Amino acid sequence: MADPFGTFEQQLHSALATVAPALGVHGALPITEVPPERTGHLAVPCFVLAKPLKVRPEEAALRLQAALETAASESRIELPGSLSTAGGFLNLTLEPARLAASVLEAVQDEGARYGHWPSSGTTVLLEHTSANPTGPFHVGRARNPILGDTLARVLRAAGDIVEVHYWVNDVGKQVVILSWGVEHMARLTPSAAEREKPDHQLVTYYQQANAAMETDPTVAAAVDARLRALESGDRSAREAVASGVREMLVGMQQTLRDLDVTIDVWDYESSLISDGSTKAVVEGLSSSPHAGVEEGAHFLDLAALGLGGKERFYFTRGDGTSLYTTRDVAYHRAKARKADRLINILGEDHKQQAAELAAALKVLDVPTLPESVFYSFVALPEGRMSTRSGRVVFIDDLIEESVKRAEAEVRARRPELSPEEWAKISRHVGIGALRYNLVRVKAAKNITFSWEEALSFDGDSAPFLQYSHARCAAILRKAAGAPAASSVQQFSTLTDQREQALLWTIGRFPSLVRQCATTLEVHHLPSYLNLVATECNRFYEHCPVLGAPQQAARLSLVAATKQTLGNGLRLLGIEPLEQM
RNA sequence: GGACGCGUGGCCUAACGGUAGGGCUCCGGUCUCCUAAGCCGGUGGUUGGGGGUUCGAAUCCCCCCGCGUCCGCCA
Repeated sequence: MADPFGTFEQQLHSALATVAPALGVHGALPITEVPPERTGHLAVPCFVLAKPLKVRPEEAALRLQAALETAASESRIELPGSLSTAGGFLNLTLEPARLAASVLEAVQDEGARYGHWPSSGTTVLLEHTSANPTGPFHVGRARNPILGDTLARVLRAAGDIVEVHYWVNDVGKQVVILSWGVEHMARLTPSAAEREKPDHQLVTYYQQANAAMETDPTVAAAVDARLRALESGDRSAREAVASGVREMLVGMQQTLRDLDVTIDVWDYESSLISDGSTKAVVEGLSSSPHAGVEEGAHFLDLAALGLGGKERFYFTRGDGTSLYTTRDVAYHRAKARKADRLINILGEDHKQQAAELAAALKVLDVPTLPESVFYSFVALPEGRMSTRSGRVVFIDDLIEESVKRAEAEVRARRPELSPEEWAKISRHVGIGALRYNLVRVKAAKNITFSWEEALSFDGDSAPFLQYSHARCAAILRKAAGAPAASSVQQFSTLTDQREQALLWTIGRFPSLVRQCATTLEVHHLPSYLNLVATECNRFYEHCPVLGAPQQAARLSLVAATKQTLGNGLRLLGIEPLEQM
């Protein structure tokens, strides 16, 4: 496992630890990267040193520098570069050849594994998306599958053993309405849907059934009757509902495939009723000292459990039947038995519910509580998306439009390519652009949808990264197997500021991956890769490779850059392209 | 009304408590040379407002304002 950044950081850490006692410093000094200006690679703030030493921060930095340099000259520590001070900071600038060798050897050794950590042994059950099977995915909640799928990839890279689950809501009123609509409306009118996909076909029946229910009491009665039949275990009701859900999921799964989102396991809510686990939850919660009953309905006293806001968490109706929340508790209790860690990707509308769920799980002494990643909705300028009001943008439409625009670009730029190549490139560019745009912003941030932004192909975008990757590929193709650098002496020719900047950035990839996994924040990844691509383009512009005296070393750098961009893009679920 | 989250140049956005970086737009350069979806330069900021903690606050605490979400024996 190679981690150039971590290795250099460790060296500096241990050097500081060796020298600290002589300076009268107790705890370890913090180390921070220095992004702006070219003051160095690693910085040590010396402000905390100033007080005990009774000197100004600048002076403290100078003393620390002197102590380190003395120790280095006496071979008590090893410094991988040179020291300088600026303000109250002590800066370490890595020795260029050392940086180049460390980074390039790491990438050469690990290839497609660069940035991936050894197994942690931790099993993670990651649940995401879990949208109700009542209609096509719309953009409002589109961050869910993208965040979830990206996080799954990142956690795996960080060494976790991840299983991705989707919880299908196949009980309750909504799916009953769907099944009723499919049976009764489909016969009457042809679907108004523009797409052949089953989810688009079926949602029209669902909408018609909803409308019919409002105007026709007999429809509402029929739906209620079926709901009761379903809950009492009636076989034909169950089959009718299951068939509607099945067909709807066929269409929804196609969209996930289009986005390159992978679900490992499909869990069905109905199974939690049939296997008795929901009933067990009711019994378990009822016996809690915090449980109460009112008119037959059971609840937990949330205030007594230390939760503000809502007073009661109901887990049965007055007639004793279970609620969605009850099944949610049963589901998480079951999941907790299957993994060391549970992670859920949830819309911000689930925040309160997640807290109540956790409280209920604690009452049941479930040892593993779910960790939640909340995201804000993608709204339209005129407000929140809603399928019923027709104020929606479907993900399928967004994909189609994005790929279409990408194809227009590719055809214009690369008229010599074949139609097959056009199709392949535009598909990966179009879908990549969408995925990128949905993960580049911190999950908690509100997003207002705009076609212009969603379909941006330049600047901070997937095509920008893919383009840099393709440029690297072009150079390597033309080099046609010319030897790459392998000796430190060759690496030492990479002294240009763009080369050094690129090397340093590439060397931070493994630690960046781990940071994303630790914080469960994937937006750092696009931000980082954008920096790699930017520095790659600067290098490309100012440092000719083919035919240059330092060709071998530069080829190594190009290969390492391509590898890092490619590995990073794959973590984002975006296809790295050899040409575009 | 209460709870949780968000508020960074015209627009979008990043930043373990450590010198506010990017992108889009706009203006000016740049393809006989490895792909110009690029590169180089420029305009534009008292990080919603006010207090506090700290050597140091976009970041932590308090108050206010604006936006989002939730507050069902629905899912």
